[in-house]
This record gives sequence, C-alpha cells and structure tokens, in this order.
Amino acid sequence: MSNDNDTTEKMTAALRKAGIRVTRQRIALLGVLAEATDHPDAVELHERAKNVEPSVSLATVYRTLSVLEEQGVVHRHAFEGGGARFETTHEEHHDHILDVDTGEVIEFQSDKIEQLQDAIAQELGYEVVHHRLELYCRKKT
Amino acid sequence: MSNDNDTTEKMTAALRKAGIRVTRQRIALLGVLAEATDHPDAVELHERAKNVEPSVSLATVYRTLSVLEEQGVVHRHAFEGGGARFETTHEEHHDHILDVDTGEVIEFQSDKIEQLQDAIAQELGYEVVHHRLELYCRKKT
DNA sequence: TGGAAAATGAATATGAGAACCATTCACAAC
DNA sequence: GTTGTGAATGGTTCTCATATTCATTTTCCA
Repeated sequence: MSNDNDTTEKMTAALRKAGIRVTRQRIALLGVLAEATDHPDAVELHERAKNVEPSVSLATVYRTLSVLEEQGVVHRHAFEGGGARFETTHEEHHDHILDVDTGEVIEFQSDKIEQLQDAIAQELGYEVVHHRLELYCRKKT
Repeated sequence: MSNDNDTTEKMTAALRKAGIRVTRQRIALLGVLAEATDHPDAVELHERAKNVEPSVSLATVYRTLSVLEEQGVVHRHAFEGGGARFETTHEEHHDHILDVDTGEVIEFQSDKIEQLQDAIAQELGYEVVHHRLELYCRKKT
C-alpha cells in the first residue's frame, strides 16, 4: 500500500499551500487517517496516533481534525449514537450504510439518488449545498 | 384546528395503553408538540410548555421526549449544528430540506428515492431498518 | 380514598468538544 | 546554520446538551 504515502503527501502539500504548519503531531494524524479503512472517531484516532507519535494530545487531535475539515482534507460524519467519525477526502463522494447490529460502515454511491435530490430541491426553489444520506440496515437472513 | 386535539388524544391514548401515566406536564408537552408546525428543540419546547403549564421543568421535557420517542409518538432529528429537534409522528414519513441560511426546515417525500435506497441495500445483502436523508440547501437566486 | 409505583423539580453528573494559556516549535529571512 | 515570531502544542478548564440522582409529589387502580 504505497498509496498511503501518496495520500499523506497530498494532504501535507494541501496544508503547506494553505500556509498551515506541518507538525510532528499532524504528520502522525495524517498517516493514521491515510491508512484507516474504517471511520474512526477522535478518541480512536488519538489512540492510533499515539502509537506513531506519543506526544499527540487529544486536544490537538480535535483541533487538527477541525483544521483538516476546513481544508477539505477530511470529512466529518455524525452518525447516530456516539461522537463524530472521520475519513479522508481522497475518495469519490459516497454515502453510507450503517449495520445496526455490528456498527460496520459500508460505502455506496448512487448517481440516480443524487439526481433525484437535485431535482427535488430544484422544484422547491433550492439548490443542494451538501447532503447526508445514511441507511441504517440489518443483514438479510 | 381541532386536529390538534385529535392528535393530542391519540397520543395520550397511546401512552395510557402502554401503562405510562398521563401527567399535567406530559399533557402540556403533548399539546405543544401537536400544534407545532416547525421542528423545535427541547429548550424551545420547554418555553412553549411553560406557557401552558408553568410547573414543567426542562428535566421533565428531556425525560418525556425520550419516553415519547420510545413509544413512537415523536421523532427525534439530529440535524447539523445544535441539539436534537422533534416532531410528532402523526404525519406520513418524509425527509427534510434544511435551509442553510435561515435554518428553516421543509419536508419532502420521494417514493423513488425510497425505492432506490431499498434496492441498494438489497443488492448488498441488507434491508433498511430506517434512514436519514437531509438536503442542506440554499434558496436559488 | 389509600397506597404503591411512577413521575416530578432541583441539583448534580456526564461526555464530546471548544477555548484558554503559558510554553514550544516550524519555518522564512538572514 | 541561527534567529525571531507567529502558529501549534499539552494540559486544564469551560461549555453545552442531555442524563441521572434523590427526596417529594402525583397518578391511578384497588
């Protein structure tokens, strides 16, 4: 997975370009984010980042996640129950299925639904800035 | 609007049937919920309920809202920014458009989207228990 | 109408996240 | 490389929404 390095470098480049300093703590957090395939919350990210760079504090994780979100580097999700969860922005846009039994998160994407959303908003005189679509599901037996 | 009374009575009936006591405070809150056309939060509901029954405390509003949610009498929504907001369950299922400038909430309903959601879940071996679809929109100029 | 169980108000606790502040660090200019 | 300075940091404290505790009151069926 040399892709993680690419991702991390793209992210640090984005920060530098915005005049945002790239610190040890931020590098650690970016690395952890790049290699995460799940959708961890701040506390979980803190745990993982500490393994790379023990000096990372939870306060910095929260602060940095906000910065990264502002910079469009990560997405913040507020799924039902529990705190915010994060993922990097380097993938295509997608929505989420949440397994209500296991908590697992599955990504999906539907152009049709997106188009319908736009059409509905349009009809009411609105345009969609962003949206949130979460399917809380149970595995079929 | 004698419909509000109907709604309130349906709700109190549901509570009694579940062996849940119908107190002065709960009647006040149910009345307020029945006549709300917006999507108020707990503090706002408390304000409104106090006008009907000054003895209602905020703690009771929170507690009762949880009870009402468990009983399927109200829906709890966690829109972006700020606390939970509530509405009675007596209407048809619908999703929400949020005006990002004014905070206004508009309801809409799309069978097509619902069907697509089911189809997507189906394809991945899931069935939808419930879902959340929110369009954060801006009025077109 | 009495009494047990449930609901209440007031106060306190909780948990995620933001803010504060004195210290440290990144990095551009020399 | 050294240095100056503003941004970033860790630790702590604060906030805000909501939950919980507990002694007292109230509902409602017997």
